[in-house]
Amino acid sequence: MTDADRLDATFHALANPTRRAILARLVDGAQSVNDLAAPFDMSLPAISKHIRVLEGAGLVTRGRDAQFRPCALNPEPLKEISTWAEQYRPIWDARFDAMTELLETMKEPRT
Amino acid sequence: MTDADRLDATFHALANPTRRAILARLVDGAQSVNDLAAPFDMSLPAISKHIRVLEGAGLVTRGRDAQFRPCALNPEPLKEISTWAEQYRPIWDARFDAMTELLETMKEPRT
DNA sequence: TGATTAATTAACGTATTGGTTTAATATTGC
DNA sequence: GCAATATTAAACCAATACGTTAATTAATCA
Repeated sequence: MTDADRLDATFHALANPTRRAILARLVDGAQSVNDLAAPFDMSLPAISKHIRVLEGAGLVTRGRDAQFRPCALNPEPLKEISTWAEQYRPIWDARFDAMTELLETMKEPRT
Repeated sequence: MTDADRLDATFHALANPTRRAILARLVDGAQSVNDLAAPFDMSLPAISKHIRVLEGAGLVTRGRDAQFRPCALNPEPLKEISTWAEQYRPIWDARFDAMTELLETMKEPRT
């Protein structure tokens, strides 16, 4: 998979509030599919599919523990998209500086 | 629009290589739709739609200059997703530490 | 073996995506 | 007004997304 494909998959996986909520819950540690599904008003197969999408993006890894297929968070792709976004930091910093300057200008008493 | 909706729109907009390429080109400054479309092997309406998606996510703003509708990059949503991803930094840092520790262990001569 | 629990697969419906081509709109400049 | 240029809208199509319910597989345990 190319870098671009990986970004496609990661951004797509994150473009859904249910999937982001699943990731957030995995911060507390690995969980079964049933446990992950509990807070959502959605069928189990729907959650199962969301997990599959997360897994496809490498955001979730899975194990086996008896009947359970515990899901764990893999933060690596998050690191990648953070790095990707940070490429643009010079631009948003520049814009912030411009805004600061504008605000400073506005504060000055009119002559 | 809620924070979640905004993240949905931004992540969705970024989940496409053509749209990410358009953003990258806008780093050099505002450009017309035709100029933006030039490097892509794709019809003009297709590019126009991609721009609309970026605009919907607030990643692109548009002006008017004669017949042209110049597109400019708005980095604000990128800042937001960067902030969102950074929430997970403690986790990937922790994992890095664990990896470092593991590598150190492996370096040690076997007794 | 058979019942129970966990999770996935299959089949389906509807909405959205991402592309096309053709037609329409907006603005400029002669 | 009319031609040229820039852009969008309309209509269409195939593929994917996201949800459902019912059926199936996998593993445990009595």
